Parts: sequence; structure tokens; C-alpha cells
Amino acid sequence: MAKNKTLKFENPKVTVDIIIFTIEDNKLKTLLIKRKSPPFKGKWALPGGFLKKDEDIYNAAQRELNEETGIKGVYLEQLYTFGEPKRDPRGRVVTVAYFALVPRELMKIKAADDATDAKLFSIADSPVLAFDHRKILNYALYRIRNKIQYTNVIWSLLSKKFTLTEIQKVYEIIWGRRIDKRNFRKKLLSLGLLKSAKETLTGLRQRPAKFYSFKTTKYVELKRFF
Amino acid sequence: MAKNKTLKFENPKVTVDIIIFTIEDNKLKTLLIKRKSPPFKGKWALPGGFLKKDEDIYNAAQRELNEETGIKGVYLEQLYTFGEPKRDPRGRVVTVAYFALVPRELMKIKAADDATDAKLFSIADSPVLAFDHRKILNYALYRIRNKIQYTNVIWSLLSKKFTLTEIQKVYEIIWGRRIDKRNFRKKLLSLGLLKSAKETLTGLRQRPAKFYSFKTTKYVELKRFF
DNA sequence: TATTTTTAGTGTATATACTACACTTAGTTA
DNA sequence: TAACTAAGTGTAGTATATACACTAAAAATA
Repeated sequence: MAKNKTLKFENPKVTVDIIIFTIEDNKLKTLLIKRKSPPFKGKWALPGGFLKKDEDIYNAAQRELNEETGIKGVYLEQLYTFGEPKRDPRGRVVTVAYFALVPRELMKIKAADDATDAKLFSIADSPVLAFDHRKILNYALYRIRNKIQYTNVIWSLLSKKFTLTEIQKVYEIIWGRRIDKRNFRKKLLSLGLLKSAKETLTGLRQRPAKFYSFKTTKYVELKRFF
Repeated sequence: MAKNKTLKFENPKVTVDIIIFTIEDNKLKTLLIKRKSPPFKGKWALPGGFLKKDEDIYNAAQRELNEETGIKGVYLEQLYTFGEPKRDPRGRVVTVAYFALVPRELMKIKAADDATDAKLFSIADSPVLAFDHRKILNYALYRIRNKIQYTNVIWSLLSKKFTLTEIQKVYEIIWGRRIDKRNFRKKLLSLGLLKSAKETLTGLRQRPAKFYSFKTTKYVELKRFF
């Protein structure tokens, strides 16, 4: 490492930004906050904040997630670190982006003190974003679309028990295309990630659907693609 | 984002560390430097250095790579950002790790001014590393093993022209297992990444092997796994 | 209570991809 | 010219992916 004695006060600031994905109204949505102060005052942005002294980056992401949604224990993964010198007009800010997968019904959206509003936006038609947050969001979308093919992380968008139709719909929403029902079930069940519950979903005007749940919510990586 | 007015001088330092992969003597190796000063004085570590003011992170990684090996234009990718509060005993240091793939014959290894020595080590039996560099190296190994299955990045470990036997050997070394020659060729050629040259490799006491090269060294991601 | 409506649940045939496996070819060397 | 070495090639069997349509079970309605 090169010497740095003279640069102490030029260290970049380090922030953590989070893409909070959830499914609502059959759409993939993400939580955005309306900025209270300049730069980009009044513009929508990803929630985030400064890394605290002696705070692990992952913990900082967890803290931010909890501040915005009141949630813990969901899937949270480091996405990428963005550090172009001009990305923040106030000065040098390096941001470590994370993404989280949150079941909608567990989210309690609160606007933090740096925001006048906080809202879920469909990825498809979200507004112009502050900073380079559009780029970050696009990359997160790319990552999640891939990740659900070879891991079990999709558990974190569903409630504990779900029907096969429900989980299929989540895949379809994220990938933006229809999947054949029979092939989907064959493949999904063959992966061995699910166990079927005894309960069924009744009360609807149709044949009751069996409930399933994930055997584990520990991170599992599959040998082959979905 | 939370307010940060009072924390100016507590910003973490940001460094860039690089895993420089190359193939030498039929082994996957990485460049390590011997640290000149504490902490971990005399220990082997990944090359790296502080992010400069107004320097893009990717450029910082390129610069470090060039300082250590005299090389440019190879594949270089951000790996992950490590920022545990205690990872550097001197104070808070967040490091953005990159990995590079370098053909051995293009490398000119130089010890930078922060090192007493710089050397290639086989990943399999490299020494105890300073800081959390073992963890970083392990993750880089995991990443490269996956990446070569669904991208064309392996071009960056080979010379411009190579035989199919040569490229197969690179896969075998990285994956640490033998591959069937016929199946390998069928699959690799079917991906459509290579074009065959007119030249052959002669002078050896055997049938001459056809040379191939990559159609492009732009990043290509394949639909299906290798 | 019979009929309609709605979604759940299931199987098969075809095409494509993966795996395992051994001999011939073309050059160099002795 | 015979021996050596690595290059180059094909096929059969298995597994996986794809395309596709009807029956089943409940609720709602007539």
C-alpha cells in the first residue's frame, strides 16, 4: 500500500445505499425516499446513510433497512461499490450498495429524518433518481434476476407458507415473462428446496392449493441453473 | 442519508486491493508482496493502496495493477468490499477488492515502494497472509472459478493465439479437475466465442495443433453454463 | 341440488444437452 | 522406417428442457 500520511482529511466519505425489493400488486417494487435537502432536494433516491465509526458495513446496511422498514432477518446482500469521483456534487462519496428482499406484509414504511416521504415504486416506472441511483438500481435488478435462478434467496420475498402458484408468480414478476406451470413445478420441486405443509389454502372459489415452505432460509447455491 | 457534519475526520480510509491471477508452471498463482512496515511487517499480503483524491476506484485498481506488473488492458473486475472495523489494526480501513487475470508472459513483477519483495505464489500453497487477505483471496478464487463458466473472461489468462489443449489446461488448473478432451472441445466450440487461425503450432514432436483466438475480448456473458 | 366458474394439479412425447469412452493422424526423434 | 507423442475426432446412452391440455376440487349461482 502506498503511504497516505498527508491525506488524512481527504478520505472519502463512505455511505451505504439499499435497494429494498418487494412484491406488491403483482409488481416488483423498490422503496425510494424523497430527499429533504440539497443536492437533489425533492428528488427520489435510494435510502441510505453514512457508515458509522466502528460499524461493520453489513450492519450499517441492516440498520438502514431497519430504519426504513422496521424489518430484520431478511435476505441482504452486498451488490457493488460505486465510487466515481463526481457521483456526489458535495464531494467524494464512495457508496457500498446492498439489496434486500422483503415480503410486503412485513414492511412498515417510515420516512427517515433525511426524507419528506418514502414510497414503493414499481421498478418498471420509477421516477428519475438522484445521484447515480438509477445505475445502481439497474444493476440490482440484473443481480436479483440472476440470483433467483441458482440460489434459494427468493424465500425472502414470500411469507413462510405459500402455494406453488404464488411462488411461480414471483418468478414471473421478477423475470417479466410467463412460465409454464407444469415445467415450473417439476423443476422447482426437483431442486429439493421446498417441503410441503399439511395445510391448504381454502376459502377461495376453487380447488384448495397445498402450502409449501422452504426447508431452510440459509443461503443455498444450486449446482445448475433454474 | 443520516447527517454527518460532525464526523468529518472519522471517515474511514479507503483502499484498493488486487488479486492478480496468472498461470505459471501449470498452477494458478497470485502475486503477493512482502510488507515493509507494520502492521504485519515481513508478512505477505495482497498488493494494494489508498484510493487517491478524485480517482475512480476502477482506475485506482488499474493503477495498482500497473505499478505491480507493468500491465494494462487485462480483465479487471471489482470483487467485493471488505470493511470490518477491526480488519486493520491501525484504524478503520474499508477496502474494495478487485481481481485481474494476467497472462504470465506479459507480467513484469516489481516490488512497489511499500514492499521488500513481490512474488507469485501458487494459490494451493500460499503463506499466511496479512489482514483478512486470506478471506479475500478465497472469495476471488470462488468468483473466478464460477466466472469462467458463463463468460469469456478467460481470454485474459491466455496469449492471443492458443491451442485447444492450452485453453483446456487453463480450465483444468482453475477448476482443479480433469476434463474430457472431446466433450470440452465440443462444448467450447459450440459457444461460438473462438475463431480458428490459419497457423498451427509446429516444432514439437507430434501432430501440429491448430491455433485459435477469441473473437472478442469484450465481456460476453453466456446464456447457459459452460 | 345441479350447473357453472375458477384455479389446482398432473403426464407424455420430442428435442436438446451432457456424459462416458478409444482409436486414427501427423508430425518429430531415434 | 519404426517408435513416440500429443492432436484430433464420433457415437451411444442418459438426463434435462420444452411444448402442450385435460381432470379435480372447491365456491358461487341458478
